Order: sequence, then C-alpha cells, then structure tokens
Amino acid sequence: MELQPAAQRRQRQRQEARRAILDATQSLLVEDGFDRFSMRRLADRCGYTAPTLYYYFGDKRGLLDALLEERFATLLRRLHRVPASDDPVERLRQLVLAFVRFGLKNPEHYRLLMTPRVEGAAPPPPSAEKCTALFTDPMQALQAAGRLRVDDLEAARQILWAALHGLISLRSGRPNHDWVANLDTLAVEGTLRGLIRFDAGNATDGGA
Amino acid sequence: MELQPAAQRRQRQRQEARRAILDATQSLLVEDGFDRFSMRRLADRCGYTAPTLYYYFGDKRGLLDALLEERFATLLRRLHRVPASDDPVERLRQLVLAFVRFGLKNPEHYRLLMTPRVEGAAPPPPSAEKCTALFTDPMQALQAAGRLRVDDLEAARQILWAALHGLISLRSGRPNHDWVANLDTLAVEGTLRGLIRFDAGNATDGGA
DNA sequence: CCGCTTGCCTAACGGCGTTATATGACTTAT
DNA sequence: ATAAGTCATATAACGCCGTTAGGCAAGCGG
Repeated sequence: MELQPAAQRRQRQRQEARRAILDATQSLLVEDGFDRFSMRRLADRCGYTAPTLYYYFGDKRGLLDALLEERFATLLRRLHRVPASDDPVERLRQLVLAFVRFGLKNPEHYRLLMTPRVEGAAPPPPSAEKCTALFTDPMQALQAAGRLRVDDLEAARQILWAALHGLISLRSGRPNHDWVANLDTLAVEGTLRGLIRFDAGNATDGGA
Repeated sequence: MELQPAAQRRQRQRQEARRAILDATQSLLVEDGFDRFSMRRLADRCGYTAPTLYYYFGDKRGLLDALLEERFATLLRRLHRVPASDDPVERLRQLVLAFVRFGLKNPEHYRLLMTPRVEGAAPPPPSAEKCTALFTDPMQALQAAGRLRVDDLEAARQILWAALHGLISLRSGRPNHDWVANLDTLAVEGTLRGLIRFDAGNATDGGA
C-alpha cells in the first residue's frame, strides 16, 4: 500500500533517528568498551534523552542487538565471499579464520553476542546465527568423507565452537597480554588437526 | 611475638566474621549466580550491613577474590594429587581434565577468575596462577621430546589455554544448551591431538 | 577513670536501567 | 478552520547498584 507523503517523511525521520542512535552506540561502544557503556552516557552523546532510546529500541539489549545484527550482517556477507574450495578442509579453514579475525577485530560485539540472554528474552540476531550455520556445510562434507575424528557431527561442531570461542574471548578479554604472533593461525590449525584426519588413507568414502 | 589474650580473641572473632561473610558469599553466588550477586543482597543475607563488608574486604572485587583464592586452593591440592605418570601426555591429560571439570562444576568462580581486572587493581589470587603453572612441566617434557607440533612452548601454552577456556566458558555460559555427552573428554582429546604429535616416530629426542 | 582502637551502624552520593507522565508539534477529520 | 488524535520528545521519578562519610558504643591499655 502507498504511504501518504507525510507518513513517508515521518518514517524517514524515524529511520534517521534510529540511524543516529545506532551510530552513537557503535562509537561509544568501541571507544569506551562494553563495561562503560550505559544508556545514559549514550543519551548524553547522541543528543536524545534516555527515554527516547527506549521509545525506539525497547531496552538496552534491544538496542545493542540492533547494532549486533548490522555488524554480523556484514560478517555474513564477507563469509559468503569466501571461495568454495574443492577441499572442505580448506574451505572450513578459511571460514573459521575469517570468523576469528572478525571476532578479534570487534571484541565488544563478539562479547555482546556471547553474553547469555535472560531466560525468555529476544533471540540472538539472525545474521549471527547464519554465520555459524555456514560452518555446517564443510563439516558435513568432512563427515561424509569419513574424515572427522569424532563420528558425531554435532559433537564436532561443539568442539569447534568451543575452540573458536576460547580463542576469541580469551584474547579480546586480555588485550594487554603479550600473545604469541600468529596465535590465531596456529590455534585454528591445531583445532582442525585435532578434529580432522589428515592421514593419506582416507577411510571408506562410502556415501555421496 | 606473643599476642595478649584479648588481642587473640579479637583476632579470632575477626576471622569468624570473615568466615561467615565468605560462606554467605559462596552460597549467594551459587544460588543466584554471578549476575544477580550484589553487596547489598549479601549484606541482607549474612546479617551485616554493606559497609561492614567493605570494612573487612575492601571492595567487591577483594571479597570475591578472597573466595576465589580459597576455591582455587582446593583445586590446587587436587591437581597436586594427580599421579605423576611416565607419559607426559597422560599427565597433561589428567591435569587438563581435572581443571576443566573443576571449571564446569564451579562456573561462577571460573567466570570470576576470568573477568578481566581493571588496569592497576589487585592481581588474581595466587592459587589460581599456580594451577595453570602446573601445566608447564609436562608441556616442557613434551617439547624436550620434540612432540609439540608448535615449536614455541609459549605458543603451545596459549593454544591450550584458549581451548580450555573456550570449553569451560562456553558450556557454563549456556547451561541449557544440550551439549553432547562427554564433550569435555572429546574436546580435550582433540585439543591434545592438535597440539601433540602421536606418530610412532618421535622426532629427534635430543635434549634431556 | 580516660582516651583510643575496633567493629559496626545509618545516611548519603552518584550512577545505573527503566517507567510514568506531560507537552508540544504535526496530521487528520469534520 | 478548528477539534481530535498521534507521535516524538522531555522531565521526574523508582528501585537498584558499588561505595564512602561520619557517628557511636563497647572494650582495652594507660
């Protein structure tokens, strides 16, 4: 249905306000860190008062989730551009590396994604879910080729998830620790090696 | 130097007060979780008022660190009882498994240990440090035997650290997720396999 | 008996997330 | 043209939080 010009204008202004608030949220978040971020400080920065933030985004979590969704949508686009190699290991490695590097470059967003949600609250933003879902494909290929050291695909997924989460959260929680150079590459390599068989003799490649 | 009987009694009462507060802290922490823990709620529970807690422990962090120290001291004792196997892999495996299980059974304490400290604040409780230090020995043995896939010992340490941290923090942050059975065993096995060479042909076991 | 330390209290400060309520501008309907 | 209504914003407040200031009584050392 067509909108009256007045309604269009109102809607556009609404979007502009949301945009301004989200931009201020982003900058406040990266400048001061998640712990020092507060609705009131955000209000001070973006020129609106606190209740206006609630008018637009419901609550703090909703506001941050909106930001999160945008951020992970860009990661999702980036992951989609990872070339589809013949070797599922290579593809998985590239996806995983991209994910880790994104997490390390956006520590506050990653932390935000991972802070557990209260019982019956909103679900995590869809883009983030889709990002992790991208790993499933190459892992299924590996399982089909009998190259997973753990038979259960879900187990393998969880092991990988834990390893990546550890790498990202540990490093970004302690930015001042002197981490060894290329830790992410090394750790990802180790994780894959622990998860996948690299023997010459690939087990019975029965299916597919 | 000898204490006068009066001074002794005072000191004993002081210890009793600290004990009572720490016990209440422990129970409040495990019952309500880290996020819902507050000094005021603790004060309500333990019968003292909030300022008294500050009189005894300085600040919230100090109070929780005192609890943490006790908790990790018991873990440290447990780790010391892990038998010193001939096989450094086996020993490392046992240490790591004990650590992971402890972390999973005490998620609030583990989280507390890992929440980063503000810039110039108190150091983490010494027992916790000593726990992680115990891993160094078998890893050095492995390095000496040329069985580390990563030459740099520090790199290997960090990789291991990240993997364990991921396993513990991810699982305890999402207790309702349906984690695969034996995930900890599987993940630890995978991690070790990624870190250590299991070939028959052990590389040049030159040194020591 | 006096003064000092110790253990504890009440009251308060400033900040937080959030909500109740008011107000003015702008849109729509008569 | 005006009345009614909606929308975007504001001010004030509530009930938490960590923490600090200041006071007060009990016991101890002189």
